[in-house]
Amino acid sequence: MTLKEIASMAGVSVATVSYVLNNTAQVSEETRKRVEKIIKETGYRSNILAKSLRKNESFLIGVIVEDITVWHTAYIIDGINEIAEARGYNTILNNLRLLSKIESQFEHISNYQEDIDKAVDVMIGMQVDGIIYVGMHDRKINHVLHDIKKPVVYCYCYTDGEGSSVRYSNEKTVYQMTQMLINNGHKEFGVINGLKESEPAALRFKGFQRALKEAGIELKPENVACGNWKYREGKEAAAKLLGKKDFPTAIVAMNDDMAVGVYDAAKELGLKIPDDISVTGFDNADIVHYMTPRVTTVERPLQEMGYRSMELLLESIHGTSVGDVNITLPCALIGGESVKKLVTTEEL
Amino acid sequence: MTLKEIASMAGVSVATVSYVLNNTAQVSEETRKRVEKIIKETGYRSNILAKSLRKNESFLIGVIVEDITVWHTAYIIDGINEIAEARGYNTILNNLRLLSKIESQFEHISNYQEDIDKAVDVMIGMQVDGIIYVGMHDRKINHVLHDIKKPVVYCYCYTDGEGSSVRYSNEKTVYQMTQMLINNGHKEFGVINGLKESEPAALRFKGFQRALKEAGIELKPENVACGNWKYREGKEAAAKLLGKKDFPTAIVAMNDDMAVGVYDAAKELGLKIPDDISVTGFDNADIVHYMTPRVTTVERPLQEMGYRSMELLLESIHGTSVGDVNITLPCALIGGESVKKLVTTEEL
DNA sequence: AATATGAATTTAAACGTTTAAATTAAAAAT
DNA sequence: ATTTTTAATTTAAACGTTTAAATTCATATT
Repeated sequence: MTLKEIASMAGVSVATVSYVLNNTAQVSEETRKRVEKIIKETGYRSNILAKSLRKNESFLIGVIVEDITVWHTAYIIDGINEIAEARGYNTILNNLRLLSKIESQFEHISNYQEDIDKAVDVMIGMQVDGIIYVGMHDRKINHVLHDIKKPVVYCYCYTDGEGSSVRYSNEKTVYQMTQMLINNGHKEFGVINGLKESEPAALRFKGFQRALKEAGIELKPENVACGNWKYREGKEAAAKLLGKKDFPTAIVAMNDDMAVGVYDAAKELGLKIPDDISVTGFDNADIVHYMTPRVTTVERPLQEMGYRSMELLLESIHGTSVGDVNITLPCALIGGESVKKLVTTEEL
Repeated sequence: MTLKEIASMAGVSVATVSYVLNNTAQVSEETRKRVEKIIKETGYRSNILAKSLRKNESFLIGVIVEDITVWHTAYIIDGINEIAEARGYNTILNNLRLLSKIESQFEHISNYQEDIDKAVDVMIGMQVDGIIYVGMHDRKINHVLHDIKKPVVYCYCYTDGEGSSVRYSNEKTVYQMTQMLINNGHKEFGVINGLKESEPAALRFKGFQRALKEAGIELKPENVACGNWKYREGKEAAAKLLGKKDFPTAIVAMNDDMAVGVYDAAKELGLKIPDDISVTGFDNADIVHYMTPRVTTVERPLQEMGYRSMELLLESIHGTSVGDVNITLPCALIGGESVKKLVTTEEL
């Protein structure tokens, strides 16, 4: 069913039908009714491809994700899609499958950039109006999408290159979390950081240090550990920290997975949370539901990051934005029962 | 950069360039070289929209998912995308966001069908060559996608309507799991089933019963419980089952979430797994990594389901399939340490 | 009565491809 | 030398829209 057929059925020209469809010119009440009736009856659906070709606007957004099976990715996509749908855009998704590639090739992702280029190629071929790149942020990535003349927004990941970006705050969030612990009277801290090379690990640690410094609290070097974000290393690190005679009163784990490790290490040492040791996490991962007592953690604004990325991109597409914008969204502290109130130093 | 421009740069007609590009007619070695050089130099990319319009084939596949934030969905999408990419197809994704709607509207998903229709509308408008519908299978859904004249494959979910489908085996898998328990000498069973109204719960229970029946084992009605797939109800049910004097030797939980509930209930009663009570789960969810001892569970062939769905759809699109096909894939039993060997009845 | 106005509609070109059919040029067969 | 065959290339229509410009026709203005 095409415009032409509708037109001939209604006894008008294709132009008139198009005008009715898009409400883009004056059409007499009578013909409008007639055409609309036929459109409804036939269940006619406009060919978006033809429309896009003619209008040189595809209403298509390309979304490249580094790995869709990393759980937070789905929430970001969710956010992106919600805005896209509301604004009449469609998304085409390309999953780089980075994680399975890293696993199978032993950290040797040779064709990584090649894959991105290929994805971009296809998307440009599809005439996308813009691209959102959802990366994992354990590495610094520079200029992953180069010389495409379309608007680009980087979401979640870090980039030094041109293009707007949407991230969440690592430094400030851990700063606040640490402040909260300090306000609860904690003075002796242990920390289990994420991967050394990782940017967010560095930032989170920075926030942690800033809070301590401001409060004049000293951090013993032997109370600083580094994990690989995973349960096992978190547990091992915690076992060391808690195995000493005068272990800290609070352990800041830089993600929930390692926080579970702290829980288990504490349990094995016969320590009760939060009475003997306070613990905080980061991510508000699924595992939190199973932890008793519920861990105090951080929720990242994942869906919101999707919203903002898409909105930013649309602004860029419609030319209403002024250059590249870099947004850093705040996280929410999720209170649990894993932190003991030692003294109240809060005023008011 | 268009065909026309390339053509004029190479001093040939657009047709020739098209022939070079698609290798679809004889072109002299000389002109081919010349054209190819210019294509490479200019970085020309064919406009897929125009191509699709002309060829009446979009190389686009519509993927409708009921909720992308349900973790297994990502793995299915992953599988779908992998095949799509390999075969030169693109996917456009529509996320119905069913879960958040159910949560916010109190089980009253009024515009559910409407949303599907809208998604289908857009996809047909985009001239997709076919549609894959990835549903959750807690309900029976009939004819969700009606009178579209395109190939459709239902993935994961149940449907009575036309269209091919790809699922995994619930009945047989639990049957095998139960057999394994029986082979390990278990005779007294408890079971924590999923939601009563749910199709997979019914099927899993059926498999469970079949194994017992074949082995001549009787199931006490008081040892049958129903949860809502969630931790809390699993734990409550387990507490009841294990609180009795002569509780079973094995509890079959119909998913991992509830199995964790069993673990915690057992722990609170001072029962050791697997010494005092054997437990099995289903899903091989993330939580399994944190369970000690590791639970014996089931891995669904999620990615494989994505592969098969896409392959089936492509066969349908290319007319090489014969009518609707319904595929049920087997699951893998993931051995853990949560099952005690009471007696060995296995022969050989 | 002639002209101007304006609303409703149509015409036709354009978007970037593909491809059947036509044309041209060269080589082969008579 | 003419005709036939074959290879290489071009022409032009088609896909389904949008939209500027042109046309038609009724009504209002002079």
